[in-house]
Amino acid sequence: MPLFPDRPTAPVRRDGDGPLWSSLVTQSRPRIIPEATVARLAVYLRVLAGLADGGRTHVSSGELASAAGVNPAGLRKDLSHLGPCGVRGVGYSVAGLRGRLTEVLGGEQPRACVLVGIGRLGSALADYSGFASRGFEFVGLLDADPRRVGERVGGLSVRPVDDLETVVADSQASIGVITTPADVAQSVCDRLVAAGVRSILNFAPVALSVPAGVDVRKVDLSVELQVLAFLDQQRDGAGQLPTAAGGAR
Amino acid sequence: MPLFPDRPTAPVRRDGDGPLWSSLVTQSRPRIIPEATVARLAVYLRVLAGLADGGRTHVSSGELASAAGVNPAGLRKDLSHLGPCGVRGVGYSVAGLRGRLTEVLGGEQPRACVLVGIGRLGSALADYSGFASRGFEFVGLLDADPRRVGERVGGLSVRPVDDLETVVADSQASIGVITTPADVAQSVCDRLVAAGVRSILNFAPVALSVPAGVDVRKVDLSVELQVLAFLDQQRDGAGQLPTAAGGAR
DNA sequence: CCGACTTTGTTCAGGCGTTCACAAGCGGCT
DNA sequence: AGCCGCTTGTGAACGCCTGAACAAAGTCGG
Repeated sequence: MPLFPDRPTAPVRRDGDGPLWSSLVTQSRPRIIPEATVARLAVYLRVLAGLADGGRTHVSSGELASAAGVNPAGLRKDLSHLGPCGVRGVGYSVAGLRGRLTEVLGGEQPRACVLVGIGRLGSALADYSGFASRGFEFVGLLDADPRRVGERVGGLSVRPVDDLETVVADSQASIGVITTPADVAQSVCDRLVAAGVRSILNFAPVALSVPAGVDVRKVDLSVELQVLAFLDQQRDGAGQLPTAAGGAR
Repeated sequence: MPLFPDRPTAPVRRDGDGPLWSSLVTQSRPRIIPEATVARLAVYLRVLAGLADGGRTHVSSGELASAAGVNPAGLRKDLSHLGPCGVRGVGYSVAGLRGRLTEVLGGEQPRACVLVGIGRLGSALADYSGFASRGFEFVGLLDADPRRVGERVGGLSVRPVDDLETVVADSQASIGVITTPADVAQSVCDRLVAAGVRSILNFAPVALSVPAGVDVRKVDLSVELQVLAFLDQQRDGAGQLPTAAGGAR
């Protein structure tokens, strides 16, 4: 039972038992990948996609790190969790590393997602092309408001929230996205979990309670703005020297 | 120059020089508040607002922590950065703590925000009531698409992106929100910074480069989904015992 | 007025993540 | 074929953040 679930820090257990990499290059099984590293791997994957589109065949850790906004040494350490995937003196093969990351992150096969709460934010997510291109497919859009039911959003038509269990069962959806008002988020979450969903992305401003074995990630837009406001106030109240503060590259 | 800007970990310098709390209760100046703590303080503030609406006058750390989804000890530690604001044996005054948090987080006076990129996500943010109620006011909605200019979203009409400098200067906006496509995000960011914006919330899937003294927070929706996909795959590939994995409450 | 219970605030220890610095390995050039 | 330079991968140290236990303090009851 993590005590600060908002900012997950616990490392992640993976299967595999070998103290060393599997002798076969494919199907090697690292044992633990920190969750912070996983998030960055997803960023590297996107950068690599852009590089591949540009016709690049090789990248150095420095260049990749610069594009991703991280430290080169940190990038190499992140990649070391996947086993050796670069060539010393040369760099990383764009195609090779891209494939390896896709494999590790589970992007080989498309994952079915259901989205509950088709307000403006929900509509925006349903329509976001960045998901489909990364192997995520929305198979159900649900809303409690009868006026929204039947609307077509991003190629799907909105269904009543009562169909939740049916949709999840039929599509074998493994990821649920909650963009409902806060007061109904927990009940929606409970129904998703009961229906078999084990990964939930929550945009509602509440802390969801889920049983063990279910993962929740929370995106809280108000919190992001408020952190910025705090930093703002801090700057205003502190010394007026802009050179003293450290900033991102 | 933080090397892993995505998950900020560096503590935050505040002004003030006294080794102890200021003798006056008001205007006390803690010296350092970790950024992770600031993010949680915003969550506590929201929970307190709900409690106040419910008519509650006092809360214990345990109850507040439960509602926020964190450990009671951690919550008390977070609050200790603000100086003593509870009563031993009783708990925290809802109104008092709420006021203190509002003060520390800079919510006393409304902050002007400009939003660039009025697509579906931008429209959703412009219309989100959760911002206005927390002291954030959008004073400018900008888009490069002439067809969107003039649209009314959330009480404002969309203006051409060429007005960016004018809008920022007139409104003295301190926060900029970028919801543009990735390829123009950096140029929009540069213009915002040049116009005087020092805090940026970036939804575009790129690492923005900003000079020192400017803070950037990034929200990457694809990354969130991909982390969930990884956890999913991990569960599927690993042992089938759901009791073995630890889950959030 | 005194005692005991409740709850805060603080201190200590542990774990994780980040960072730096060095050795190992590979390609290209002479 | 041998040497040089470049890049990866790894090992160790540092620091922050998290988690739990203890003491201080205030209130309620007798």
